[in-house]
Amino acid sequence: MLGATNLMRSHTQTSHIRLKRTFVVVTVAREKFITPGPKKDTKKQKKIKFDPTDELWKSDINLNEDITKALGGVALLEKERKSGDPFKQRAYENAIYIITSYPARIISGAEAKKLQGIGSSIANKIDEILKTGTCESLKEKQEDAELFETFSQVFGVGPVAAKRFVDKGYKSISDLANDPDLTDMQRLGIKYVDDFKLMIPKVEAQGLIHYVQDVLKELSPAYIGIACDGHRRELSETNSLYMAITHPNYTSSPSTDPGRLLLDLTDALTDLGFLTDHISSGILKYWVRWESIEGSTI
DNA sequence: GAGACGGCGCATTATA
DNA sequence: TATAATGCG
DNA sequence: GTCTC
Repeated sequence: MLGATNLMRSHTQTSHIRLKRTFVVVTVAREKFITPGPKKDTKKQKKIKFDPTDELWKSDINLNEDITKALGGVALLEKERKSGDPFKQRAYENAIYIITSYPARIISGAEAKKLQGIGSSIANKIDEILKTGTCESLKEKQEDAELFETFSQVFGVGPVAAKRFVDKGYKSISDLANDPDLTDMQRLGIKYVDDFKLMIPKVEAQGLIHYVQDVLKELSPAYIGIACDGHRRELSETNSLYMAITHPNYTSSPSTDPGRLLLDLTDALTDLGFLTDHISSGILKYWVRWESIEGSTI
C-alpha cells in the first residue's frame, strides 16, 4: 500500500482507496509518506552475496530441498514461539530463499555459512539436518506450528492472536468463531476467510473503479479517483484493489484537514449498498466491504 | 556487544 | 478520563 | 536471525 502511496506526490494530498475482493481501503497519504526514503547502500563483504540475476545462481531445481523444508518448519516454530518477531522471520525466509537458489548440494553448515544471509545459528541447524534428517525441535511442536499458520490466515489475526488460539486448543478456523474475545475485524476475517483468497479479474476491477469514480464525481466534479497498484500495472487479475482519491482543495503544502473527504465517499457508497461491512474508518484510512450491486454493469 | 532490519493509521487494551 | 502501548495490515 | 559498526 505504501508503495502505491509513494506514487502520489507533489502538493496534492491524497486519499486512498483499496479494494480487496470484498474490501475497500481508503487512505489519505501524508506528507512524510510521500518523500521517498534514502537509498540503502548495499556493501558487500567477503561473504558470497546472493544475486538472483547472476548466471551462477541459475538453478532450476532445489538441490537442498530437505534443508529448506526443515528450515521452513523451524522458522514456523520460531514464529509461533516468539509470537512473530518480524526480523527473525525475514531472516529465515531470506536464508531459505538463498539456499533454494543455491546451485549445488550443500554438504555442511560451514559451506552454507559462506553465503551472505546465513550465520552460525542456521549453519548449525543445517549440520543437524544433514546428520539426522530433521531438527530436534521440529518433532513435537509441528502441529502447533501448522495451526499457528492456519489461524494467521484470518484477516485480523496476527502472531499474538494466533498463538493465543493455539494455546487455547483450537484446531480449526471454525473453532475460532466461538471465541469470546474476537475483535470486529477478526469476526469479519473469519466470515470472509475464503472470499479473501479470491482474485479479482481485471474486468471486474475496472467496473468497480468506474463505479467508485462515478459516485465520486457526483459528490463533486472536482474529485479525482485513480486506480493504483496491480491495476495500474495492468495485471490480468489482482487479489486486492487500490484507489487514490483527492480533491484540488486538499493540499499537503501547507497541509489541510482532509475533513469529510473519505466519509462523504464511503457514506455515499454505503447508502448505495455498494459497501457493506466496515473494517475500520478514519479520515485517513477506510476499510470496508463491498458487494456487487444487482443489475449494475459490474 | 549493540543497534538496524519501514513506518504508519486505526482499533483495542493497558496504564496513569 | 486522558494518554501510552500493543496488535494488526 | 544476520549484518554492520
